[in-house]
Amino acid sequence: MQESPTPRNFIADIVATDLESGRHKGVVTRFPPEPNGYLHIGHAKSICLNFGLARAFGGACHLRFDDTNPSTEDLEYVEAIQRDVRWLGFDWGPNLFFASDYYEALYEHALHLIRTGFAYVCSLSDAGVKAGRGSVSEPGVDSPYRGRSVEENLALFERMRLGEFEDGAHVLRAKIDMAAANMKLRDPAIYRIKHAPHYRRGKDWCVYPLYDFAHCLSDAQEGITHSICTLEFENNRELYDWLLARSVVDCRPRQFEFARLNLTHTLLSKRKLLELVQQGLVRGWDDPRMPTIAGMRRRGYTPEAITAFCELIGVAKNNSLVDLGKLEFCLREDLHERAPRVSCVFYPLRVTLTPVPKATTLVAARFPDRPERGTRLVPLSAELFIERADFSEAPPPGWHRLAPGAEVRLRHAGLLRCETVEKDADGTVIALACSYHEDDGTRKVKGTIHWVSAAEALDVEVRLYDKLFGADEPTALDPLNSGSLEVIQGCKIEPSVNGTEAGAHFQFERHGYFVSDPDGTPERPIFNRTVTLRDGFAKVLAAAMPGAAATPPRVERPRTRAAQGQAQAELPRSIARLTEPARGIAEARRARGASDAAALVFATDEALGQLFDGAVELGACASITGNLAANELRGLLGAVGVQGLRFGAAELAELVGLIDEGAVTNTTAKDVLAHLIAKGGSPRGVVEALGATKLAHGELAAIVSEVVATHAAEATRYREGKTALLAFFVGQVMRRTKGQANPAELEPLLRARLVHRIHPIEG
RNA sequence: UCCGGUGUCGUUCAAUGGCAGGACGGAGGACUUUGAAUCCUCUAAUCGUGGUUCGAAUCCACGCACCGGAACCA
Repeated sequence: MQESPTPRNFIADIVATDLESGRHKGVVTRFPPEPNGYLHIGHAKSICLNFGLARAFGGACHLRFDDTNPSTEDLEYVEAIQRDVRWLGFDWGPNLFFASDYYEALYEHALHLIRTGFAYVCSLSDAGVKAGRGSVSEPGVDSPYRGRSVEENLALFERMRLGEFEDGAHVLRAKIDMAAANMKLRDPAIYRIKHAPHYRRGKDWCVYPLYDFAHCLSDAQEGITHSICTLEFENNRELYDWLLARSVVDCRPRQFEFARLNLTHTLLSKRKLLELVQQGLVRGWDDPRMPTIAGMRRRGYTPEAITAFCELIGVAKNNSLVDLGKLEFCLREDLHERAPRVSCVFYPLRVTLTPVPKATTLVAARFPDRPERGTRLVPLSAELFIERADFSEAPPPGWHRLAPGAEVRLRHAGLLRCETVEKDADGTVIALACSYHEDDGTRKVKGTIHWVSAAEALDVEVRLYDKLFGADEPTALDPLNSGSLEVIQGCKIEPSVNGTEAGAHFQFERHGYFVSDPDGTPERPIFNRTVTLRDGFAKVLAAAMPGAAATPPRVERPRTRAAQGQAQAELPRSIARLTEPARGIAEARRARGASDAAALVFATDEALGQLFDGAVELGACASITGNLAANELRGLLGAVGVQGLRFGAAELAELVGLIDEGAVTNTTAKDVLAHLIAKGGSPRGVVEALGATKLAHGELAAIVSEVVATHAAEATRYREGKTALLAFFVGQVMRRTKGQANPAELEPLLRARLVHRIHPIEG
């Protein structure tokens, strides 16, 4: 197994930054499944991310069961999930946790929230709560129970726990804001009454915490540093932070979201997969057609293939739909190294050889391109089976296989020519009589076919699997692919596989990768097709014969990034569109000398506008000030906001003055701005401290020469015509001079220096 | 409609103001006792419009498209 490299994705970057800055001493992540179903390939992505991060940064990843809903959870799932995570190659060590072990502590946290006035018992019905929540565009209304006293809430919550009420009679709600734009903050329920036995806690409890409440506190309890979840929880983050801020906890985990996996032709929803199982549409959670880890394992996937896939697809916040072909690529890549080759004929056609081959046993490599990895014995005789599909009486153009009078190579054996074709009364080919020659290496034969010796061949069952859904993006409503399972009895396989235990991988040459299924026995194995080999001939065939589309035409999904954006507003028009007072303000600042774009910004950001006004009144050039404030300053501001600024109009005016008189470059000005925001001070002072006045011409020329000399290869490519590299050189010089080079001087200088070399001194 | 998020080759992920790059796919070729594998070559993208800047995928503005959010599920 290869060493896992440090993952490169935006979350790994955050972790690395947090470690460097000392924000955290170590990383602790967690994989938090709810034990209400089996893990699938989408979970594998999350497992690889969480455990991979811990592994890469020398931290820990906890396995925590988020079991807060007794009515859907089960021990069977707990066991299956542990089995699957372990099989994928990850180890949680001693860090196995259950939210259900935290019920007591969680209850205390709830009491604390009530005592501090941040939670109340609401006695509205389910429907009543819903009605009061409002809608995405309308605020909700306060529950009539929102004003209950702490004492009353405490007493009621205690009685809830004691089991004095029916399910749904009361619910504990966080007291936040019924008008919040984020609906997750409209007094969410955090505890509900549920008279249901829990698979681990039995009848200990009849109130259970809800996800948002239990999750953040469980994270804090375990000292999680980075709580990584999928995009649909983005709106929950505010609630996550709200709850932790009001609870007594030792640490403050932060939540980060990434895009969950979507795979073409694959259903990745635990709920819908459960339906397939319950309706008997598949054989179970581990049906080899299922995208569950258990199903994939039985199908013949390897942990290495799955983790390589997760590495390949990366981690981002982009909603994406990954082509199933990528998974298959990783699978084939791994199996190519792992699966010894054997010969298996699915639909046998009898062939008799004359003369009878002299050799009765051949020695064939298990891995033909890696002979050192061993051999197997293959019997040879005058009676063989070959694949029916490898013979054609009327071969299409480009056919390399057997046909009347044609010659092919028998894999590992000699050459074969079809002499006569034997048919039954219906005209079906039932046998072939062929002449046999040892291979003297003089003849070039295009095709090679696989075969087995008839007498020694084993009869086996082979199960061919295909996609469960034909649709690119299936929903549960889509019909199952009727050809997703094909069972072939009476396949003929070489005897070397006798004694194979379940779970052994093979490549059936020219067919694909197969794995022995637990339904079989060592004496009578059953094989599942894991994945076919890439089939170049199928493409040739499809191209040659238009009607026979081997691959169905790809359905284009509606392009998300489709560029039909028009109706763009020109700036003056945007100003015109503003409300009357705002337009007046914008116009006034435009009149004062701000550009259209800047004026528009100042119309919506009054604080920034006033900063602009102040600087201009102090005599700063209006256009420079406007652009600097609206474009550069605004970008640097971030969460600080104009109010939080450590400098005012005077400093801005001073900086603009420096630009205006040519003392500093624009790049430097931006650096100064960043400096002022972070530390305050005066522009002149910062410029001095940075030593950032514009470079003298002589100095610049020297640096240009140096840069060109140290990048000789790029200079050559530039002279050869890659003129885009001029930007590269400008960049190098700018970097070297920390942005103090005068751009107006730099470019001609650089151009001259670069060309100069091509015509070395003429005289 | 409100809030949050996302837009880069056909797909997926990079580029953290300085040469738009990798992988998968596709096309072509070499090699081949698996029409496999391997090797080589090619293909092809910054959602739109303005602005700032010597320089913009990246910063600013205005738009557009798509995804998520109104469970006593997670």
